[in-house]
Amino acid sequence: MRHGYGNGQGRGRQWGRQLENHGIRPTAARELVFSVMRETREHLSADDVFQEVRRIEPGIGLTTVYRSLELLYQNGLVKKYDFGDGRAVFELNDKYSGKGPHHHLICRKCGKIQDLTSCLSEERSFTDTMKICIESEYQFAAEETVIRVYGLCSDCRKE
Amino acid sequence: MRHGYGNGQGRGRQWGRQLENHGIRPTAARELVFSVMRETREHLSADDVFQEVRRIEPGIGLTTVYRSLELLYQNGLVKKYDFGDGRAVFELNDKYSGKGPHHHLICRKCGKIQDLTSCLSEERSFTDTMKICIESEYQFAAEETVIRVYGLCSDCRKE
DNA sequence: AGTTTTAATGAAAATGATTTTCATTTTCAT
DNA sequence: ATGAAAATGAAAATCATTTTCATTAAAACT
Repeated sequence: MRHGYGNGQGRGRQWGRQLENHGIRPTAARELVFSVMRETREHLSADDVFQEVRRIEPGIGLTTVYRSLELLYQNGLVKKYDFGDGRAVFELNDKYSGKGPHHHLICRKCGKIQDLTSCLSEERSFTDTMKICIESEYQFAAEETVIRVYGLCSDCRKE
Repeated sequence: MRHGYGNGQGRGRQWGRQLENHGIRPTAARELVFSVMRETREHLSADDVFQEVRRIEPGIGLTTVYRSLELLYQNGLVKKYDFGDGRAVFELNDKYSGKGPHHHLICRKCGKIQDLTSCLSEERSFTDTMKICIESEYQFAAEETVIRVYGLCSDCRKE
């Protein structure tokens, strides 16, 4: 007898049982959402994830994708961004993606989002300095610094 | 004979004719929206502005407030932010507010947004360094750097 | 001041992302 | 295998924002 959507142990994609270690009840839908997040380097919207998920398991609903992404977000497995276009986008948290900490370059013309992975040493020392400054000036406990650089990407500045 | 909503030249609040210099057709509604933006130090949502506007001139609609804010934004008079709570907030552009350039501290618990106006020299030199780095590494023409620090505000960390 | 032209406005409807509701199904400990 | 608790899907609800369109106001010309 088969239950649910299968467990990813067959011939196809392996997506089973990554979530148990994170205190999240591992259901087929959640594992699949997490699997999709692990297999992309892009920033995906909830609907992007849904489209990919339904390709693999058509029975899963958009609502569940929303709920799964929110759960992964609350548990620190994915990051959630709003780059100002009216929808959230998600990416795997740095510590699971192998990308390392990074920030973003956003083209104001075409909207493309690039990862900013160079220039990290400057960024690191800046963040540390700021943290101390912010603590003493505002009694604010800084946890995360988000840096976004808006401008023109290499393609758009040519035109 | 009176036209429109009045011109703010009477006994009450003076809000007339600040916009002509900015290439914006100065209508009563726009002047009033701009006036509200100039008189607050807060970050206001479109609805916040609408509530304040209607207190002064009840005839003005929310749609017009949205349109006016967008126009002010497109013309660089106000800034528009999305701090991730599903709505845009606006504040007067630095050069009209007397605040000077600044960034934001956002409390992850209560959602309060504070201006980060100290620690500016570090921030300035960091931004400049990054700009050069980003130019050479990504051929990306950096125009504006947005820095947000998430954490716990002084009130919330007590509890 | 009166007329014309063009742009702005308000109300209501439309949109679109996200959330909620609720009846059904799945998971997990027993 | 069984039952309690949690997760799911479909549809409806929400909520910020945008669009539509008939009306009104502003600016340019008499």
